[in-house]
Amino acid sequence: MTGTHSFRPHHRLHAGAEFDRVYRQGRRTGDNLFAINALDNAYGHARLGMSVSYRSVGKAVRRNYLRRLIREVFRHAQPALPALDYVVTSRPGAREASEPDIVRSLERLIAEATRRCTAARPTS
RNA sequence: GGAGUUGGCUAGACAGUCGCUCGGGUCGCAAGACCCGGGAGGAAAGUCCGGGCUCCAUAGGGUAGAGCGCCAGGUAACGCCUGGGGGGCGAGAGCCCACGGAAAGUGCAACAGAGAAUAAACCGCCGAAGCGAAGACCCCGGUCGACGCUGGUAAGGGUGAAACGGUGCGGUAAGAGCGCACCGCGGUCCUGGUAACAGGAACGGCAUGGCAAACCCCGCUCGGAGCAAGGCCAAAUAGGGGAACUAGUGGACAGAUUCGUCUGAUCCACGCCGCACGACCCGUGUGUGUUCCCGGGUAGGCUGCUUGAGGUGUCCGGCGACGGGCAUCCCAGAGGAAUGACUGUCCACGACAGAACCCGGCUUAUCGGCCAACUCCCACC
Repeated sequence: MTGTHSFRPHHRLHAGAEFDRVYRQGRRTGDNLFAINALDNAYGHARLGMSVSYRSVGKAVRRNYLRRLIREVFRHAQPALPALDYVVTSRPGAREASEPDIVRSLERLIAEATRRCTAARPTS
């Protein structure tokens, strides 16, 4: 069976066009560590995209570390999430932040983004 | 034991749970599941050199430009490495050096200083020579002559990063390679060394100050771009080429021409037709050949992509860098980008830091730990 906490390629965003779609049409949430854009998708499960830039957080080791942390938080939250595309973008605050702060921030932002998207759905 | 030098190794460990990725296997139509194995670095970094590999260019030669620069080796190659020479630093082990040419030419040297490259008299030293001269002496027209001037002088002081060989003796008015000895320097010869170079001999009285990371000269090397290289497959939309079929009228234009015309979906107007304005008519707007084939090519996908100047062990050659033989191993290959997260235990409480086509170097960053060789000091036998 597929592990409920797995994170396979189909749980990620791959193409540039998918990212653009979320940036343009998605709802945006954020604090000084990260920003999350979220948008409905048609896949029946949540997907994750990450944009962790050199400009915002610095060197490669730090960027890899943040990506892994984001992915872990998403992976653990994933079974409870609706079918949305989430794109997490790093902000300069993440450069120096501690691990507990980062995890707390991400959990809060994912919940917030989910709430906003769900609430915004047309009540047809 | 302490202080130090050089070279090398290492870069938290173990267990469990949840995940990611590649390879192999089993099952499955498939999606996938399970099992086994692999999964960042010594710098993966900076992108500073050198190669491989691709594509483009290329007869040969020259110029420009760039780089390199003691000698000999090593290497695919190098600006790297090894050994050697020379110079400098250190008590020593050792460390450091862009270390070719300054009698080819041009140029530069702040401040200080008299003078900075056809040397130069500020203080000083001299008073031999020439001129002047207070004065002294005496045999009364001679001798001496402080001092001054013309001058001589590179010993000494002082300035400077650097002052036109150094030390000593002789010499001299004082001095000076003016002479001599030793040292340095120069070309010549001899000896050793593959060479850089070293040692020696007689000769030369000293010529050639420094800067070439100033221009420059000499010698050697160098085609350009880079995996977003390059190769393959290939939607949708627009556009290109061709064929068949269909279609009215007039004009323009183009081509052909026997100058009568003929041909043409090249363009324009009208018409026809489709669509929109809720339907129909008018009207308005807008669109327009149809089908098939071919080639280029975008998104996207595949490939290049990891077996290599490869690792380990051992033997042989070499002072060494390194080379050769044999055996053995396969040891990351992602792609909006894997190599992670959590829990527990332990300790010396963990630095710098993340592969992106691949190698060889250099440079820079780095908490520590370990090993070996060597040097100096102290203590003991």
